[in-house]
Parts: sequence; structure tokens; C-alpha cells
Amino acid sequence: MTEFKDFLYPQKWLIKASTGEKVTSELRLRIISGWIESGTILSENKLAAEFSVSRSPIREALKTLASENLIRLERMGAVVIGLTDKEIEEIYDVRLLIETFVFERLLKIEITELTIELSKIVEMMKVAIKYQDADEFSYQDILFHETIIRSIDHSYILMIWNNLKPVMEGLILLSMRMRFKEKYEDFPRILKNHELYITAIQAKDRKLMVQSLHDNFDDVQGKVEDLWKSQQMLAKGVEQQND
Amino acid sequence: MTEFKDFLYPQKWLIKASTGEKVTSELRLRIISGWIESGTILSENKLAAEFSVSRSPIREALKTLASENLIRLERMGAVVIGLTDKEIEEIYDVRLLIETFVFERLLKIEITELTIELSKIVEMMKVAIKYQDADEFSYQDILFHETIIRSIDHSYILMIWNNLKPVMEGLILLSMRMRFKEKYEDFPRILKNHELYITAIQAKDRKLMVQSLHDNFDDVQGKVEDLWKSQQMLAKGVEQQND
DNA sequence: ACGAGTATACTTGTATACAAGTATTATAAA
DNA sequence: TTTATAATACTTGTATACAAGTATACTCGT
Repeated sequence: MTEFKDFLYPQKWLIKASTGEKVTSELRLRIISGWIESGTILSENKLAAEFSVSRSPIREALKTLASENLIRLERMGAVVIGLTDKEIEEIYDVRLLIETFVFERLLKIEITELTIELSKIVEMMKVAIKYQDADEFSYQDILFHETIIRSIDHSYILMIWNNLKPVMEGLILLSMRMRFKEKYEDFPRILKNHELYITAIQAKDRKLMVQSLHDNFDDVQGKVEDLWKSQQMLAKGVEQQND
Repeated sequence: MTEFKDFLYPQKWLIKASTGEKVTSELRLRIISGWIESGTILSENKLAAEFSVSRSPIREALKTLASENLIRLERMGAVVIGLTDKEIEEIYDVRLLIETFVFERLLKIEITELTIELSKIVEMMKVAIKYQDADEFSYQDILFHETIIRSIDHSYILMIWNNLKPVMEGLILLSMRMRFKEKYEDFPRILKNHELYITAIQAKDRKLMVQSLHDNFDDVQGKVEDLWKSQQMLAKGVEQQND
């Protein structure tokens, strides 16, 4: 598999990844970004040719993406589902569902170590903002939520997160890249929300947590649509560079 | 792939399934039943030899089972996680979580068709009980819950269900096979609970629904442990037949 | 011109071959 | 006996080959 210059997915996150994982990550981001449009029919052979790999890693990728609800495997070809507004709302439904569940569990356990870890992550986010590193910021943002979820040690909640995570990662990645270019002023509020989240956990304050969660969602969800179109234009731009 | 006489998974559910799906289903049930014990390290080559298939369908199966949290893919070999009491409780946590979410949505939509469909399924369950067909009963039981979940048309809730379903199916299958042999008197109550669930949906009665859901769980969950040991003995018996 | 039937170019699913890396075991030296 | 090193027998990941089935398109007959 040659290293494409026009990969959307951060190359440095794929250093020790297998070919199958590379294809999966890249294909996922192309679908989420809209570069590959909903309704497109993907053929294993064509994808294999396009990525200059065999069908094995392609099959692996398609199976993974199907489990993430991004494509639908049919008799002849894989149909791209993609992310409409409806799907994005549904993703946030599920995030709200599991993070609320997690918070209820947090009320019952020791959270000192957790809050220290979360504070560290917020510091990392600040540095990422300072150096305008969208990818690093996204990584820390995802890590923030994953750290909270992992802390309650619930394997089936973690299973849900594992299925949701890659799509969330893609959404946040694209969203943050756009913000660094066009809405840099958003970041103080995003940071503040994360700090509020930590405070809510420390105070074991359910209302505060729900509020910060909603603010967080409004922050990302409310503006996803706009960022969406911009991101699509960006993706198209990349595409055209290679025509 | 030869057809094993000692398959745990219902053969008639696999008629039009691929080899990969057959291996997945059988392997899953062997893990859930405890035939393959927690901590066992599975090798692709050995499994391929055991099932008399190539590594391709085996790899597919292992990847699927890993996404269902039944095994953990590591550098050398796949480690069986299996289902401890903790995992079973966690599965029911998630079921409670999503079915509660679904019920909230049901309050807002037209549920006439749904309740008719559910009533039909309950009738099917009665027939299955009458003819002591544990597998058919399990199928209808799973279908009952899937029908409810599908009715709200929420692709990411459905995604969670799709990940949970195979394990639930296995649990219910093993549990029901045991009941038909040892606890036949349980079925009137199980049926009644399902009818109560329908009533709750019709009446849009949240409390009633939660109650029937809890009863349902107590029914299955509370007795899973006992049935568990019996099932393991059954599985061992099957194993010994083939020594 | 139009329909039936066949040929062809696809599709997926499975088997096999190969490469690269890892753990284990055996052997040799101290 | 113990330790270090090398050979061997594993492991997974990827590529390729093959089989069976499906849709498309084309040709032939009417």
C-alpha cells in the first residue's frame, strides 16, 4: 500500500497499523467527510486497485465499517450509508445515553485519579490549541471522553463506545480542523466546558454534569451542519488536486 | 466444512449462511456455554483444522466475536473472555438502557401496528411452548425485543442491539433449552411478562413498562447462574460423547 | 423491432501461498 | 548447572488463486 499524499486520516496515527487498519481509517474518514457520497456502491476489487492492496485488508475494512453503520453489505457491493443529519443526531443520542449512565456510576466510586487524569488531558488540549494542532486536539478530546467511560470498568458500555468511537473521532477531527481555520474563537468555550465537566464529576453534581454535557453537544452538534458543508468543500478540493 | 453432529447452534438457522457465519455462530455458543473456557487461547490454524475450513472464515469469526467482547485479539492468539456473572449483569444493564430509551420514543409514535406484530409473536411463542421447541421459542423471544427496538427507526440504537443480539440470543437459547427440560413451569410467567410489556406499550404506561422489564430481567437474570452450571454440564456431556 | 436465451464480465466467499515477526526450545559454552 | 545464542516451530497479515453465483449485454430467432 503506497502512502497517499491526499489521505484525510492523520498518517502519524497509523504508523504501527496494519494495512487493513489503514484502509479502514481512511475509508471511514472519506465516508464521514462526504468525499465518498451516500449511496455509492463500493466494490472490493475496485477499492483494492485504488489502494494498491489485495482484497484481504479491504474485506476487513468493509466488515468493520458495516459494524459502524457507515456502509451496508449487500449481495453485490457495499452501499455507503454515510452520515445524514439524522444519523448525527442519533450518535449524540447514544453518547448522551452512555455518558449519563457512566456518570451515575461515577457517583458511587472514587474519582480522584480520574479527575487528575482528566485535568492532564485538558492541559494537553490547551497546548494543542496554542500550536493550532487540530489533530492532536481531536485526539485529546476523544481521549477525555474515553477516559471517563473506561473509569467505570463496564465492558459492555465500553463495547458501545468502541463502536461509536471511530465515527466520533472522524466527526471531531473534521470539525476541529475547520474550527482552527475558521472559528478559532470557539476553543475557549470548548475548554471551559471540559473543565465544567470535571467540576461536575468532582462535586458529584448531576445537574451540572447534564448541563455541561448539553452545552458540549450544542457546541458540536449545533454547528456540525455548517462545518459539514465546509468540510465537504475541503474534501472536494483535495480530490481535485489529484485529478 | 463438514456438518458436526455436536453443533450447539441450531443447524436450521444456518441453512443459507456462509461458512464464516456458521463458524461464528458455533464458536460464539461454545464460548457462551462455557464449553470453551475463559482464558483459552484460540489459534486460527487450530480452529481452521478443527472446523475443517481455511483460515479466511475463521478470521472473520474471530473478528466478529472480538467486536462482541467474547474474545480479545492479541499478538499471538485470541484470548477467550467468555461471560462471567459480571458480564451478564452488564449485558442486562445495556438492555435496560436501550429498551428504556426505546420506550420513551414509543410514547411519541403510533404503536398500533407494533402491538399487533408483538401479539402475533406472543402467539408464536405459545405454540413453541406447546410443542416444547426451545430453539423456536428463543427465536421468537429475541424477535419480540428486536421488533420493539426496530419500531423506533433509530440506526445507532439498532447498532447497539446488533452487537448485543448474538450474545443475547445465545444466552436465551441455552437458558430456554434448560427450562424446557427442568423448569417447564416457568413459561406461563414468561409469557405473562411479555403480554404485560405489550399492555404497557398500549397504555403508554411508563411505570408498568419498567416493572415488566424488571420482572423480565429477574426472570432471566436471577436464574441465569443456576441454569449456567446445568448448561455447562450439558455442554460437557456433548463433548464427552465425542471423545 | 422485440423477446428469449446465451455469453461474458462482473460479484462475493473460500482456500492456499507467502512473508515477516515472535516465542520456544535446543544446543553450546562457561 | 546455568546462561547465551541459534535453530525451529509457531503466530498473524497480506496476496493470490479458484469456485460459484449474479447482473449485464449481446446475439439470434421471430
